[in-house]
Amino acid sequence: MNKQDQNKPIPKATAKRIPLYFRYLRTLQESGVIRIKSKEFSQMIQVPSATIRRDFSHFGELGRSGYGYDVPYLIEVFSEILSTQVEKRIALVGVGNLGKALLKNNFRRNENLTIMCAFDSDPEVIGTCINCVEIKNIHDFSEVAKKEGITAVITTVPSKHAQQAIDTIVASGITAILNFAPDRVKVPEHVNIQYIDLTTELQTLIYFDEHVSQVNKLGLAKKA
Amino acid sequence: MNKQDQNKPIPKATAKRIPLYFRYLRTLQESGVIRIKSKEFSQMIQVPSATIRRDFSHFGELGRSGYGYDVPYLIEVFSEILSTQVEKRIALVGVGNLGKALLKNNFRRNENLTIMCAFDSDPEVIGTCINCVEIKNIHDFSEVAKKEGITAVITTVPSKHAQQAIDTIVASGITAILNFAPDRVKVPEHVNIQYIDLTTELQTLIYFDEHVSQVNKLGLAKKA
DNA sequence: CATTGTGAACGGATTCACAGCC
DNA sequence: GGCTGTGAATCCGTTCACAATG
Repeated sequence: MNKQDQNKPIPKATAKRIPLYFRYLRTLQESGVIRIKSKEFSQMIQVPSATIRRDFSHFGELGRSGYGYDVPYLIEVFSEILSTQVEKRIALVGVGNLGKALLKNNFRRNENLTIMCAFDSDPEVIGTCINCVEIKNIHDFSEVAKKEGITAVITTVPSKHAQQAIDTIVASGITAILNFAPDRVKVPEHVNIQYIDLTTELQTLIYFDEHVSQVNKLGLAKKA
Repeated sequence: MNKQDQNKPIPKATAKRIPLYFRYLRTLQESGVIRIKSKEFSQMIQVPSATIRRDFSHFGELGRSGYGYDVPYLIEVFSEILSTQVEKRIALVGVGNLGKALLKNNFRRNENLTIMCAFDSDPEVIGTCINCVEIKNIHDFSEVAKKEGITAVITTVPSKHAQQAIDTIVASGITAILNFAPDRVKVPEHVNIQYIDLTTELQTLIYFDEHVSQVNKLGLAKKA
């Protein structure tokens, strides 16, 4: 039905921008905006207009020449791409400071992502509830995850025990993992694992700030 | 002294891997490993050996043919690149669930990153302490940030107030910002802003899992 | 002899620039 | 006229493969 079903695979870089597109399109709709041009959208989300057009083109001819794009229609398309009709049921493994914070937030707005269940190995926290989610024993992961129909897992387990926790998760058949521990873990080829590491992000940011864009800082007034 | 000071700029992609390299080199050193070959290192950090050699080469001829790399020397070099001798003083703006969690963790080990001060606009939390850090009023940001010698700022302010908070931060002369709110904010050209958005990360991960690597899942047994 | 450092080939993503279309 | 969709050019990073080197 859509292009990505038929033939060409969506470029990775494009795929990464889809959630951004989707969120802003919804914001536009809430503001009553009914049509948008790639140039306008570009300013809003700070992605070059050519990139936006190229990205959109992968999903068919979504726009109209001399007019722009129809916002409700785009939302329909991207909603299907992200399959936002289907609730994505998430499990959280590791209920420390960060895990607790994620549980309390339990996802902004209605992106249809929900943390259904949480796990830890610490008897102190097992059995307690946070934001109406009961913390279960990691040993019961597989059973509970199956019952709850879990799609993806977030892990906030400290590096030392991350591999062990992730082995358990992988053994249960889960193939999508978002890992907040910085150390690389071994997973089978078919498992998708994504790392988020605050320390690394900060160090990289500071490195850029000190080295890469030093030039701009000295010659402050450019065309800004 | 080093190559990056003299002439060629370090590729962005390389720069992003530096913190990863550094962390693993330290792990090696702690285990008493004194030399490492690019192939071995590759297996450990899951980055191709050719990429590692290429990356390293940007900082000079760090290795020896037929031998490998000297771990202590590499650490010395990368330590200087990341200037880890100098303590990086961080400010946190927005002390909600996530902000609190970050304050409680206040950075793993001795990467020489420290959250020195935290800010919010909620009178309920202003004046309270978390992990020995007193929460200050955002109105005093500029003054405090200068006094504390802040290098970079982490913001966990909700989207609605993110722009305003970041304007305050930018006005104080800060040029490195790590923003957990997903909406794009306007900043002057010389300011480096990095976004971390959990929802986007998860959606992208699930999208890949469902679409991009579908093929692998069906033909499970490859050469693994 | 084993491994680095690197030219050269490759491939993916971005950007340009414009033909085609509304 | 104004904007999309897209060939073509370009940029950037990765990978290959091997000459140089201790």
